[in-house]
Amino acid sequence: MGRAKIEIKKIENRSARQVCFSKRRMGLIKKASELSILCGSEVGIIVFSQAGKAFSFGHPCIDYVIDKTLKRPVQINCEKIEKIRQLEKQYNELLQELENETEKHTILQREFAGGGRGLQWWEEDVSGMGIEELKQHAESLEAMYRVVIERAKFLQIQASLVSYQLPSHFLGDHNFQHEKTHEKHQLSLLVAPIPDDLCEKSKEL
Amino acid sequence: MGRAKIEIKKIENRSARQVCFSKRRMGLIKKASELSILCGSEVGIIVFSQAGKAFSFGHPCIDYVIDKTLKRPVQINCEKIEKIRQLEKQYNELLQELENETEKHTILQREFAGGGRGLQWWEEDVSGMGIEELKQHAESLEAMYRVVIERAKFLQIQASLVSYQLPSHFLGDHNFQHEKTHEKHQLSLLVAPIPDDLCEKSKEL
DNA sequence: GACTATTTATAAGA
DNA sequence: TTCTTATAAATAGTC
Repeated sequence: MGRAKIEIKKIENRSARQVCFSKRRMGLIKKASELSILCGSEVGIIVFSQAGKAFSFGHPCIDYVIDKTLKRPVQINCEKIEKIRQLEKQYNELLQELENETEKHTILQREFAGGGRGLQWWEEDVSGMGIEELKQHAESLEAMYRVVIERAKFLQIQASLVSYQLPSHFLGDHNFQHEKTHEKHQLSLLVAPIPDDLCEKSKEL
Repeated sequence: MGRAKIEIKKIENRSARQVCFSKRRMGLIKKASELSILCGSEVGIIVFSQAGKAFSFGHPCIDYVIDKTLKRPVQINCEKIEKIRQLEKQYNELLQELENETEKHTILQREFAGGGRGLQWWEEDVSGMGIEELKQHAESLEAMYRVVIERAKFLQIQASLVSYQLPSHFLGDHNFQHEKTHEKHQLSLLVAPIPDDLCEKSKEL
């Protein structure tokens, strides 16, 4: 929302970051305020600036919300399990998607036709492909990529169920997943590092 | 932001409220996530649905943010005093604005001209005014209205400084002020109830 | 859960 | 900082 679209990554310029912080902090609190009024729900927000200054918003007040959160019965297992179920579902959906992609994939047909072990389709040499073929190939690779990521998340969280030790009374916590709906044909994704939200999951759960 | 502009007040229809809650909760958490990434700041959000279900977001995680908040050195007085100073400043600015309005006000001149006690300008009979005059009158009244509200806030908070007893470790808390920039010529404001944000202040401080 | 017409938030620039 | 403005993003109403 602005003159130009920006990437969601840390703003390196110090003063630009400060300006953005002020504006967005205000925007965030406005949104929270609206949510609490429109829906009659209790909301608490705490923001620390990089300088360590704290800002908060609460409805009916931040004290109340934190108190209520702290006193909340711990339901780690139920909620964690629910989360796992969701991820599992997501994983299966992606798997289905991958299968669809692969089915459409001309390389796959080639492999069937060639007989013997041969190369897996993703090992195929791309130098001989036409533009449409490359596009299809990229699409299939990306679908596989997403499946792998999703599987990694799933395994990570499943493992955390067993070894969970942090005093987390605060459940339902979820870092927002960016790029939920990224374009299908975005080739750059194939060489991207592991997404932030995945890294965060590992610290968080 | 939608097909129609909506007033920020509780949605009475139950299911509409539920839908709005889901959408806006998601939006809020997305915003929080972006803020934390763009500005590298620590952010925590907790939302309770009316059904009592808790949702949260945290960067690096909600536990951390709450912990940090709880451990924060209490600076009630400093921050409260700072808040008062801000309100005082705001009050003085509004007072100045009122004076400007009043100065421009033709009724005032009329009073000076008439001599004796007479009516205060705001007690003036409006039945004889032309449209422009009414507009000016309304504007002045509104300016006065805002000054009064601001003054009330100020007094309320000042009083709370003395009698403050809640275990509030969480300072910097401020409920967002709606209508910060409401239109100057909005006559309906003159008969509006005390704004929500003022009501909330009284519970909060 | 999707779809879009609109409103709202905000990135840049002054 | 604070204002302005072009543009991106959120979302209210709707199916």
